Amino acid sequence: MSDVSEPQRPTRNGRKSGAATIYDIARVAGVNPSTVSRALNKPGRVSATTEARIRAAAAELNFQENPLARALPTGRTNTIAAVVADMTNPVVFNTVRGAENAAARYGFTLIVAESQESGSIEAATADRVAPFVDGIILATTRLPEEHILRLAERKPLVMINRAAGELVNIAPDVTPGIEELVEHLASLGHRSIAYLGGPARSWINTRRWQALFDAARARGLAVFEIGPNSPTIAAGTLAFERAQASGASAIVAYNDLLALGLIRAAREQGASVPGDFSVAGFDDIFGADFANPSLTTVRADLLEAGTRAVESLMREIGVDVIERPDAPLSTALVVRESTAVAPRAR
Amino acid sequence: MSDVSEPQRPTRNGRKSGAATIYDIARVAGVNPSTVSRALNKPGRVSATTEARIRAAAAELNFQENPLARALPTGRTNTIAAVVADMTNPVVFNTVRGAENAAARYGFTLIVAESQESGSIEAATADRVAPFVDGIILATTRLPEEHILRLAERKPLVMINRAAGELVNIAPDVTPGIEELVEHLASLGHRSIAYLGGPARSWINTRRWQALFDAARARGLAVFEIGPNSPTIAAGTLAFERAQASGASAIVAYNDLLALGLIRAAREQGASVPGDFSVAGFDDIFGADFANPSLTTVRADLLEAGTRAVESLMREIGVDVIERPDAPLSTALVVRESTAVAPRAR
DNA sequence: CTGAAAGCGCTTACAG
DNA sequence: CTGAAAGCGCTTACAG
Repeated sequence: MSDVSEPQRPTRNGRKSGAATIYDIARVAGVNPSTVSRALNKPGRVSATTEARIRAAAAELNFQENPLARALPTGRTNTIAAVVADMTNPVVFNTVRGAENAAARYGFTLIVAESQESGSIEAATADRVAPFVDGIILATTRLPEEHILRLAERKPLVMINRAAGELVNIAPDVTPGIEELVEHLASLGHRSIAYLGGPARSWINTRRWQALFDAARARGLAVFEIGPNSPTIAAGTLAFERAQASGASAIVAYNDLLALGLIRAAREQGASVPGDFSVAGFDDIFGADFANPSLTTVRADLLEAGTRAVESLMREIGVDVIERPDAPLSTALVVRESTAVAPRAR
Repeated sequence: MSDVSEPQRPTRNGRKSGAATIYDIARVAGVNPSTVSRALNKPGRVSATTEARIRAAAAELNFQENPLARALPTGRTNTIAAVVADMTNPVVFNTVRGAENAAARYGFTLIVAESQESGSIEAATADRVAPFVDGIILATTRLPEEHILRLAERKPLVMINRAAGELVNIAPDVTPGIEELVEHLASLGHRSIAYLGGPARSWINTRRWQALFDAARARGLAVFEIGPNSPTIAAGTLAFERAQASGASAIVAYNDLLALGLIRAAREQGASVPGDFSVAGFDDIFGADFANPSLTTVRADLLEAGTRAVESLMREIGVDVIERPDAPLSTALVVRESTAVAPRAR
């Protein structure tokens, strides 16, 4: 009778608990705690009958294993983090989506840590989540290279759209999409392209500008950069005058947000897109298709990028990765209303 | 000489480490590990001079405290989780933003765990992150009530836009925004409103329909529901025929996505919005302002909702909350192009 | 103010 | 196949 009404043992974790531990299971099943641990995690290392007894006890006690406690001796939490600067950025969340699904396939949980604001907060956030996870994905990060390298010393780390040292960088090849875009513009009669640049220190901005430059030169089109600009609608609005003053008949923006801002300002100023000039962006964000006019843009398979980031991390962590055909990660043009035949004269 | 070149000690956490522990600091500083712990975390409990010595040693060794190890005895990780069904949902990410900032203010890190797909995956995700955090925010969750209550037994939990049992539910009051909307439509001559309903089991859908119903009745307008529908653009497209067939001159959709889908289908079918009928949504999502036509919508202060969710959690966790004036969490109408004078006859 | 000890809930060599 | 012990890196009563 004395053992029956186990006193509500006060507890420290969280507020409520009395959560069962493997010791409770061991007592109920009449075995050693180490046997419980093995029964629950090492299939086949324990006799079928005791395993059954242990599982029964675990179920009865509604046992929930404590991954924090397990992480201490093993050094593994089966969790990975995506550290991002801006969750609302469609590039980011499609990537995260892909990463999430891939992580689940390997029995890992993906957690997302955002940190808008400044790079210093992003750094702090990364540092704070690092201890909890087995690996880190940095998606379009603004972190200084030095900090990234330091982080990578602590945990396996892969980046998306950003190069640093020898670290893995999953980056869709921008060239095919940009070639298509320039070809498209040239065929519409455009002879001069202005590139509305993104953030100065952005790795991907440099890649885009470089590829655009090369593609335009190869076709004998004039090309120049207007920038740097923040990657936002507001910045696009602000850049309108400079874009118009440039005399280019086609404006390629660093991303869709800038392009949308530009279009908004054009409409407010009474200019017509694509009547007066054509506009294109990058990323094919949510809204690009129902904008007015809808936006021509270069898009990448970000789900796949996220998936690959996880696979790369799994390899570093030491998890067996299901090998897949290694098609190049590419980009492609999506033609919509914002690009059209160049006006006769300007 | 023998102590100098500490061998690269192989380690288990993550892949690389040799990370210093408080024992290393203790050795270097010539004190007991418990003193190190106190020096680093309990200001004033250790003499200034030993504290200085300890901090110097910590710095020298580049000590990074291990929050996992700390969590075991304390039961606290200073981390909270936002479990969401869809990160791309603007309602969700604005809420998360608010929560994030608030959490930072209290020295907590917010992690986001998404789980698109089915409710069962969402449940699994919630269960997986629960052990790592001190509290959970469920934003517009699809989880069955039973599961939510079970989760709440394990950790402090607050919800946003969803009621379950006695749990805290942070939900902006939809009434003011809806009253404004109905007033607006009535003043434009609309006599009949169709509500394009959201998901059948959505708590917030019920709230919106109820408030719309009441507001319309109070003004003598006809009102009826068409639904249920998924809260997506695609579903809005599919609902167009039913909406048109209903003969209503104003369609209020459960959310902006549905409204945008409806508008898209209307355009494809050659119908005019707002010429043939007016359309309004809820949430004021990204894109609502540059859609074609731009969308009239009812919006709430979601940043504030996120902030309050965190404050509520902090109270439950036992953290002192900075009290603020407790203004009601409200909603308001944003008038744009998609609503206009009702057509004469239909 | 500081030390020595016990404990948080697990895992994993080491024996047998 | 299973048990007993040690250890993961911290914290916190308990003494002194």
